[in-house]
Amino acid sequence: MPSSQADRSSAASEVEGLALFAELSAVIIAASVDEPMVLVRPDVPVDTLPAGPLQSGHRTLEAGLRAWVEQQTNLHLGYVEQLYTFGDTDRIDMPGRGGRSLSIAYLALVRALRASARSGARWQNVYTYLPWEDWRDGRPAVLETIETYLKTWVKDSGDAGALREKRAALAFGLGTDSWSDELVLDRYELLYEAGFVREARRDGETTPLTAMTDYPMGLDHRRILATALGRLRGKIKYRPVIFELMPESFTLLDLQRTVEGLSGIRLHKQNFRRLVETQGLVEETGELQTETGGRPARLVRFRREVLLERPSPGLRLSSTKRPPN
Amino acid sequence: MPSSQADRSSAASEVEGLALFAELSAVIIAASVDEPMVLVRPDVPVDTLPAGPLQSGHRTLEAGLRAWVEQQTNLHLGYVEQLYTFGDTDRIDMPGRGGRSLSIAYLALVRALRASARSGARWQNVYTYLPWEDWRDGRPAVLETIETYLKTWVKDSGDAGALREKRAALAFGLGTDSWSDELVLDRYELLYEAGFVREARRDGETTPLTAMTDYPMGLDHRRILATALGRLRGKIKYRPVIFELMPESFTLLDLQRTVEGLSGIRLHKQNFRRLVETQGLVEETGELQTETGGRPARLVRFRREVLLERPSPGLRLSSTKRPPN
DNA sequence: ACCGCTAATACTCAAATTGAGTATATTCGG
DNA sequence: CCGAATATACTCAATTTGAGTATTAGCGGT
Repeated sequence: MPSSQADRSSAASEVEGLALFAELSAVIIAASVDEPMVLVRPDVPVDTLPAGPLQSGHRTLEAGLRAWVEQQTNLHLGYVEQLYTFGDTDRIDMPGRGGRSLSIAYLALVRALRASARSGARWQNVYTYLPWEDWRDGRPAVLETIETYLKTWVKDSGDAGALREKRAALAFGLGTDSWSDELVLDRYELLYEAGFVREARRDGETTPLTAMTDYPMGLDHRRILATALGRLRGKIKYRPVIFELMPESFTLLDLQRTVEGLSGIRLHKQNFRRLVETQGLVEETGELQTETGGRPARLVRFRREVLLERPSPGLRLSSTKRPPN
Repeated sequence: MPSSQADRSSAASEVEGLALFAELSAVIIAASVDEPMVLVRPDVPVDTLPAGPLQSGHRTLEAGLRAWVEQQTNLHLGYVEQLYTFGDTDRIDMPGRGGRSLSIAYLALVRALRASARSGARWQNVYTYLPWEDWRDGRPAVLETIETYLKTWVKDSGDAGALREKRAALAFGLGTDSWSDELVLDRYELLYEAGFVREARRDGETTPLTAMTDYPMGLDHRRILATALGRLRGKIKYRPVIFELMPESFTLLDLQRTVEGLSGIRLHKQNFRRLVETQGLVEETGELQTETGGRPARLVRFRREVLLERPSPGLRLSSTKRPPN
């Protein structure tokens, strides 16, 4: 389609000299029964996500990502989905490097925690980096600090104050007793804007979080992680992606704990099972898991057929206030 | 964070010579009351989406996109969201051009249909390019052809046949009488794989669609459009994005028709209003619209405050079988 | 002034889904 | 054989849906 390229080519030539650099980065999530884990490469002074530059040999972006991850961590990825492409000059570009960087981020889900020694990648609890997101044992303590901090931020902002206040109230459920598990990115963005997270500071200035054993991440990586967690929390509600994290067979409680870990909230046990069963998401293996401490649990497996039956068989979560499970 | 860059830099240098070219492209949607429209540039022999290369002057990707669109179409964008980054070598790269192309696609929603003459962009009905997606007047006729075509494709595929059959059945609701409005991309991908759409053919080979006044789009643009439509159809169900397309004041039926246009299905009128009202999405302006043909309709406006009240006030659509609205 | 057309708006009702429990069944370790 | 601990089953009221029917208000004629 040559003629359609006419004006584009000329426009392109204006920037033909622009050195463009595209990085493929991966948020790789796995789940021990109780904690969601992310694979990181411990660099000094910060942790970074597995990543590598797009190369001409990569037929597709996803293939390129898989290749890098396999090379860096010796891990073969199953489920992969594109997350977002980051490209703000002030947050992505490395100082000293000419040209322009793009970061194409992917979310990957894997079953086991076979972290590989090659390059020393290791699994870290997701909530290490986003400690305010875990409400399974009640309101996280950091939120006290955050709330105080945000209040100052709202006060110090004159006219914009009213809007900031509402945004903060909505994202963090201030005032109300409600918490939206999916607003991960909104919360991160607020904390970034407010200068609460370390990467929002140009200088080495400390922030309240620094004092609280903050685990910083390189470049935009905490933002990418927040994007991934928010997306995943949303997706488990209408697609059976959670099973990408489960072993071949598991108990319904294992499943519930995994979902709770990712969502950061507790669920109503009886209703959770009802949901899983009526949706036909699992089938019995016939075996029992006896190390439960009580009555043995049936082992089940994911019914892959549902993928070809209904279009959106997810797990609409019904949360519970008290945890009397 | 210099040390964290160590191995990355070396990897990068392997491809420092790779000429990377990033294009920002926009699916700009507007809505006349009855039809969803997309802004295209009529190139010969195909239509293309507004697009331009990422330049060093662009502080953010979104800013770059806005700049290109303003320059090419004289249109100022309001709501903009990133859609997807395409980069498969065989679908994106332009023959004859060395190096590698990325296409970072955005979805934009605008209120009016002020197409601009600059560069001759014009509004086209979205269903011109995806005619099988519009079920408002019953099952679209093209689906007969598609069904026949897909059956042959399934037959000609040996072992993979069973899977293909199920995929097709799920995406197009074959066998059942159900239709999932959000599976736009799945359907497009199937038609692409099956060689039904023109752009799937390397040579000038015709396809059944060619014969049926197909309006082809350049490069990957029909795929991008499908991505956009699917995303939008999903999003109106849990975010009040539809109001980005509505004028300042409108009637509830206007709103319903607009939603129907985008979703491609008919809705139950009474329940639609109930939903809009109980969600508190609109407020009365006090005025009436008298050119209705019957009882005058109240004019309402979007209650922007909801954005700061509830986290996901969308329009869960309840479809209807017959259109006795 | 009133009729009938048309569409807006109001109200109804059964079915399905949800939220929150209580009740019963099975193991295990003494 | 008891009690602790869990799994699994069943219940029930409150909402939320899906699908209608009923009523209201202008308009264009006569």
